Amino acid sequence: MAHHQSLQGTGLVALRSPPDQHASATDNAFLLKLRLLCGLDESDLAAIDLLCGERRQLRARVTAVQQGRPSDRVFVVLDGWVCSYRLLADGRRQITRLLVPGDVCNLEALHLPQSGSAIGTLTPCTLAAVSPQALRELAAARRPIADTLAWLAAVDLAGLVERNASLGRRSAREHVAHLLCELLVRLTLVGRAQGNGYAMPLTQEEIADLLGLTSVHVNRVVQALRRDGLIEYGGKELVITQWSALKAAAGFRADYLHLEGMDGSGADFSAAPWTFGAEGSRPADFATG
Amino acid sequence: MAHHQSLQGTGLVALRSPPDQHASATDNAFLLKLRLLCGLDESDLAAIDLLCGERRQLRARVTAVQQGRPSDRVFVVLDGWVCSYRLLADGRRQITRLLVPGDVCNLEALHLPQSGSAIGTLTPCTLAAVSPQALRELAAARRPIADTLAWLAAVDLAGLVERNASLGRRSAREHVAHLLCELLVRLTLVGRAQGNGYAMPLTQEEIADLLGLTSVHVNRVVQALRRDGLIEYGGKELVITQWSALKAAAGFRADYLHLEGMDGSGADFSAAPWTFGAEGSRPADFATG
DNA sequence: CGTTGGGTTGAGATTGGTCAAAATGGGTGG
DNA sequence: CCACCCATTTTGACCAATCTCAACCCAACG
Repeated sequence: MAHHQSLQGTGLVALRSPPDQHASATDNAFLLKLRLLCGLDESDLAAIDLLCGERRQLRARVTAVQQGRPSDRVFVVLDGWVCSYRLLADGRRQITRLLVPGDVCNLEALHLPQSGSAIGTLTPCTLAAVSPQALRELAAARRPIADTLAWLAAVDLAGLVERNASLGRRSAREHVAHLLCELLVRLTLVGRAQGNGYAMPLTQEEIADLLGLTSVHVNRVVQALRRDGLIEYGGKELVITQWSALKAAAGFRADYLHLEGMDGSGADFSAAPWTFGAEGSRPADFATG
Repeated sequence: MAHHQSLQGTGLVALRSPPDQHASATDNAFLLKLRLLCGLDESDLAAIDLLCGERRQLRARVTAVQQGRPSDRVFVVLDGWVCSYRLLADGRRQITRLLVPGDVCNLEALHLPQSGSAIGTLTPCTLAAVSPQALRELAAARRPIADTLAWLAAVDLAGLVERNASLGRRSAREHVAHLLCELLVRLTLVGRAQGNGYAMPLTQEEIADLLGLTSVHVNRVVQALRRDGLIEYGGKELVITQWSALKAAAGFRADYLHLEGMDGSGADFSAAPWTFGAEGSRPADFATG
């Protein structure tokens, strides 16, 4: 695993772009996601867009927020991949969330004086740095926005719960497959996937730190998935060649991602690959024995 | 691990107790915790107390909420131990949170139509069943309460993050030790510990499902901790005989529990065992290489 | 008492980790 | 275009942590 010697955030460039382009979905993956999943009206979206004016352009592999630091900004990923992670005293690293465009990195900064985890970039990326103060005030003023933030937090939590289950109870193969499934769904939502494939910029070491494994073992598992014809993966490009088989290998169900949205209306995924196949194979979760 | 065949909640008894005793700290561990950690005034506490009127008395090992069910109640633990867990299709179980008196089981029910995890009792216990609707309205009416709920959710999330790190990157021994440390701190907060010991009602199988291990392995690890003189543990009673050694074995730091409270004032733990010892041994988290 | 749910123990199998080297592959400076 | 460099991936041999299966024990309880 990465015995991480936190790179300093020397690659930081702050700039302020005039938020003239009001709430355009294409330029801000976060707004895109909110539009798809939350029932916010245009004025709410515009108000949020306004708060996203402060942008930070970061190089790959720099830390944006250090573990234990007072968190004075809420970061939203507009482009690139980011992660939040926890470091143990001896350098062992656990990546706790993988954040792709449209995701909020540290919503908890809104209510906690300091973050227990660090935030680091995985690729070059641009983040919106939102003032917690301003966001709290906006939420206090507009109920739909408060609800949206609470919903985002709840979905974040659901993801954490799912990863807990994976870390505790899924085999390495299941876990890797699960990650790949999840990413396809999430990236598709924000238009970062093409069909059954997507750009996969993570190194195997990063995957290992995310899944609680070793990069060597990740490598072997990936090769097995390749050999079994479930995926094609090389040169930072991933294609899921057998979606339903991969899904089965992972025990993947998209429920915990809450794509149905806040109001249950949700985005239209009628043509999405993960809606295909034997969804009737409901897990025997609720067996009454 | 427990290949769990969800027990049906046949042991359910609903009763309504008149909330005449206004906001008394001793009768409601939840209020006690709020009083210690959040800056709520008496009227806010009383309002919350009012919502906790609906009580449920449950036997040990029954499921209070089933996985995937619409969550129409927020449950607060007033007495006994509870857990939320996720079941995989083949019955593997991961306990995702351990809930002791004062804890909220499923705050996310406030904002998510259905819970991805189940809730089950570990001991006989009494829960308050709060109407999400009513709680949302109360929060909308009183800002301090909204802040408190958001804070509780954030702390819950921080705990999940810490468990993620443990599941992914701590050894079985570290993880077990970490659990025992955490429990001492949390139980002390709500007056359920005596000195360095507490009643520990979990079976080793439950501990295993919580830590992502096997009951057999938990057994061996516990024995090793016993042999090394770090703990005394038998007959459902646990005493931590060497707090600082156990803490060291776990790599435990109480930060993520956020005992300093919402406003940073916090409960008074000046005499608490976990504040002793070389806290100067700050982990080299932020090494700059 | 007999049953039952935990706790303990042992032997052996597996998964995943460690260490170290070799292969690959995309940059970069010349 | 080439030589080289670095990060990353891949491989192999071996090891360690943890799991599996199967007893066995024991205290609680009906």
